[in-house]
This record gives sequence, C-alpha cells and structure tokens, in this order.
Amino acid sequence: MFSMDFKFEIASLISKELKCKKEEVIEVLEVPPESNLGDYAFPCFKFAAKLKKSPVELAKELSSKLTCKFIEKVEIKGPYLNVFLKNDLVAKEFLSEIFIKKNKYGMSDEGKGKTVVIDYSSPNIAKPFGIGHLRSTVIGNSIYKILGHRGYKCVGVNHLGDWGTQFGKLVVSYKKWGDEKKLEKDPIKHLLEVYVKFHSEAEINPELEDEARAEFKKMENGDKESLSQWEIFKELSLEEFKKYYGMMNIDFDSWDGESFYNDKMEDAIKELEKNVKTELSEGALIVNLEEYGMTPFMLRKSDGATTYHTRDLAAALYRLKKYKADELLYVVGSPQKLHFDQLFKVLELKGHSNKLVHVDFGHFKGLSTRKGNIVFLEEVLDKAIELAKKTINKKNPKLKNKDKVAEMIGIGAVVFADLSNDRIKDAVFDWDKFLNFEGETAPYVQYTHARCCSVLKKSEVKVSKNVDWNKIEDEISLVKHLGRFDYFLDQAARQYKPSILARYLLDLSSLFNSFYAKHKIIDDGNETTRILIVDCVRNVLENGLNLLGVKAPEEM
RNA sequence: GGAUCCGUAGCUCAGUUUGGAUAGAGCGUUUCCCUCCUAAGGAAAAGGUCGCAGGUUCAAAUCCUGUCGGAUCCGCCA
Repeated sequence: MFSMDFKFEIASLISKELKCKKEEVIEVLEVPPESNLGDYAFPCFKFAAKLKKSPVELAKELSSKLTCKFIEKVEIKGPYLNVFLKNDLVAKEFLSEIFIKKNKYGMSDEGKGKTVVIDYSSPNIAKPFGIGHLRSTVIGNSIYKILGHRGYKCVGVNHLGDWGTQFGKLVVSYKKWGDEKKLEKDPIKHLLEVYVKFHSEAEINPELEDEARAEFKKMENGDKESLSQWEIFKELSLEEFKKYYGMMNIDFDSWDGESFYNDKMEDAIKELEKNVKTELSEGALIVNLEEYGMTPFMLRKSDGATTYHTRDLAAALYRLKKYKADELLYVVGSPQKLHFDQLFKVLELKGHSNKLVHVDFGHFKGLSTRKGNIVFLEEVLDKAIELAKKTINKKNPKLKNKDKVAEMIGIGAVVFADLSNDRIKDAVFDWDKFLNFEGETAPYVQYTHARCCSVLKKSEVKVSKNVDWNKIEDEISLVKHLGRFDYFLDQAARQYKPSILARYLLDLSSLFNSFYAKHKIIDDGNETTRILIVDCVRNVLENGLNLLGVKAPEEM
C-alpha cells in the first residue's frame, strides 16, 4: 500500500519531466532484480525513441532532476535509471503501519460488497479421504481466508459427493460381500474394500453394472430400504471426515452435497430452457455447444436420469440465487476442466455475467480409488505428527504442550507442502516431501516465528514505534520485504494461488534468519529498532500462516 | 481424430499472465559456523544449450508458429 505511494510519487516526478501521463510511467516503472540496483528502475529505452534521444542521454537528463525528500540517490546503469529511497523514511512507513494494524495488516476493501461462493474439498461419501482430496481442501480453505482478508464475503461450500450410481454399486456390493462387524470397526476401509471388489467382479460379470443402476434408480424413487443403507454410509463417512477437518481447523458454511439438489434438477432444466435452446439427441436432452468447440452439455440421459451436468447446473443456479453470489469458485482438479467450461458457457448463454472460475489443480500421479491404490490422509497426518513429536523430543525436550505443538507442526508441514507449489502442476506423491521439516517447509517458517517470539520474550525493551529510524542499515532488505506483503497477498487473491503467499513467507523467513545469524538483537545498542522489526516480522509470519491455514506456535 | 495443461540444476520447484539488467530457491553432494537471543538455523562451493527448431523484437525462460516428450479430457460414471 505505502510502497505504491513511493512508486506513485516517483512516477509523477518523471512524468512531469517527460511531459506525459503519470499512468504511462507507472506502467513501466519496475522493481530491479537486485537490491543493489535500487528500489525502482525506470527503463529509459521505453521512452527514448519517442523523444528522439538515446536512452543514456535521457537517463542523464532525468537523473539530475529527480530530487525529493524520500529519494536518497539516483544512479544510471546502462539504459536504466535506478532510484534509491531513503532507508529511514521507508522503514518508518512500513514498520509504523504494521505496528498499528497488527493482524489487520494486509487487509483491504478490494472485495467490499462482493460475495463469493467457494466450492472446495467436496469428498466422496463412503470413499476414503485420500491425499488427493487434500489439495482441494487446503487450497480452498486458504483462498477462503485470503479473500476474506481482502474484504470479500465468502461462503464455503462442501459439495459432498453423496449421490449417483456409485451408491447403487455400493449398496449392491455391500449386500453381496458386506460384513456388519467390519463396517462397525472401520467403515470407510470396509466400504472401499467392497467397492474395489465390485469393479474387479464387474469386469468378469458386466450385469453387475445393470444391477447397480437399478439399485440407484430405487434410491432416486425414494425406496426406503436402499435409502436407509445410504444414510448409514453417509453418516459414518461424515463422522470420519469431520475428524480431519477438525484437525486442520477447517469448517464450511454449507454442507449441501449432490443429494441436496436431487429435487431441484427438473426446475433447473425448466429454468434453463427459458433462455437456452435444448435438443434431443439419441434420446438424450442436451445443450449443443458445437459452435463453441465443446461437446454437448447433457441434461438428461436417454433413460431419463439426470447427470452431474444437471446437478452442477442446479447447484450453480441455487448458489447464485440463495447467496446472491457475485462470483462462483470451484476448487476442483484439472481433469474436470471441460466440464466446467461447459457449465460456464451454459450459464453465460442463460445470461449470467457473474465471474465463474474453475480454480483447477493438478493431481497426484499414480493414485486411483478404483484400483484401491490410495494414500490415506489419516496415515499422512499421523506420521507427520509422530515425526514432529520425535523431533521435539530430540531438539527441545523441555517444551510444554508437546502434543499440541507436534500437531501444529506435523499438520502444518503437510498442509504447507501441498500449498507451496503452483496448484496447476501434477505432483508425484512423495512421503519425504510431506515429512520434511527443513528448507522450504512450514516448520521452517514456524521455527522462524518461534525465534521471533523467543527474542521478544527475552528482550526487556517494550515494542514501540518511537524508534530511531536512522539506525536502519542492514535491516532494510528485511523491512522492504515486510512492505511487500500487501502486493503478494493481492497477487495470491487475484490468481487464487495461495502458493504465492507461501513463497513470500519463505522469503521473509530466509531474510530474517540471515539477519538473525549476522546481528545480535538484544543488547546491541540498537535494540529498540530491532525489536520493532522482530515484532513486525513475527506479526506478518503469524498472519500469513493463518491465511494458509497453518498455525504458528510460539515455542517449538 | 479433436481439445487443454505441463516440460527450467541429479531430484522437487520459483520466475512466464504484464518480454528487459549476471535465470533463483530448497533437497541431495562437498566444506565451514553453537562459551553468544531456539543449529527445525546460518555462510560458502559445485551443479543450467530454461525440451527442440524457427519467428517477432533494440531485448525472449517469458509472446507467436511448428515439433518432440509427459499428463488429462472428449453425451448416457461423477
């Protein structure tokens, strides 16, 4: 925010000299790749041709005229004009702001008055909560928090996969191979077992598929027996899912899953047909999307049953109406790209101009539920927590609340590992990546936070913003990075990429740790200023971690 | 056959949307650094024809075209 002001002021100085619009200068004014090249750089070659001068000439001319109270010096480096700001003024702007705003630092009213409905996590009932579902869950959760911080009203929807022919399969296979005792003992594992068995048996015996379809038809028609079986499966699954959500401190505003829309599909079709032309093709009701280069959007199968197209249409219409949503976000894997392109096109054809975004992400390679080849979230979290506990016992055996801290660290490591890379890329599941506490990991950032807390606790100095700003020297790169929090948050929000925030926190931690190793903070003649910086770093780290859904322990 | 996404160091990735200054991290490898605020840390070394080939430009990892690898999707599963 404040750094934008510096940029703005420099741009207006330059534009005055060049007699052009301020915006033109702002657009090209950049931040140099290295800090020894200054705070802002003006690429003279972008204007030189227009003014019929060589870039170097232009740079020379400008350099003598760029003076103001916050500019330390101006340097010509090739065709670039590099502007250096005065450290004390920069530090004063950034640090005072953080000190005053505390955990509200980085908030903005960017999204004020706008409601965004975010569909995330959305696991399938009666299937294990695998590591594959973790991505949607943690990415969605973080986007929910980040957008909230930027002023949006967020509605988090867990669109449970609790309906469809798969439940026909499940009821049929449970009837054939199910075991009540096994179901009681470990419901999800047992249901997965019979589900996998169904698929292997169906390969030899294809009429099983028909049987499953018939069973689901019974459910749709309200058959009590089938439905009560389904209820049991659903309840058992939800119980387990909520355990994980609790561990990760994730909650939803709505749990309306697929079954919720069961009685809203016919209305949705009618509603759509008011504005969009549908047609019958091979007995199925479709919206032809050929002219948009897409395959048809199928509303009803030839046997009269609705599809997930219909269901997602009904859900979208419901969300737009009920929450008066300005934006709909779907945090769903990239294999469903086409599906959402189709859905968005149909909504557009219906006349909706809302922002519709498929926040897509790559998947873990080589994992598939149908083949029973799956990594369980429970196992990953448990192992991470266990390892964290071991590490604590080794490194800090006197720590209080060991169990609680181990949970913060273990879960943090897993969540962060999944968030820190660009969501679009496919990932190879690797235990070492999730169970690593060094380098670019949550424990690294958490450790940095704990270090800050420790210093603050030991120092006798009271944190205050009445410090000697002239004593800012080596600290300046750290301070400047603190000032960029707003920019990176904005980018993360705009691109729906928590990874941008995660990278920022890693960089901030790295800068702090370098500083920490090089300089003493307590009893070094400059304690008041440095303590303020430590307090600000701590504040931004905690704030940033929270927005990622990771907790920041004070000791570890 | 049609469409989308990915390809950067031994491995995992930033940087590509908005083209600019010697392409950055982490892991692993090789050295150092705890009588001093938490070594889950810090300092340094080694490691790259940015898949390949063209094109646009004063300037390309970044934009365009082609091509090769890998992944994914393409109406009666969700």
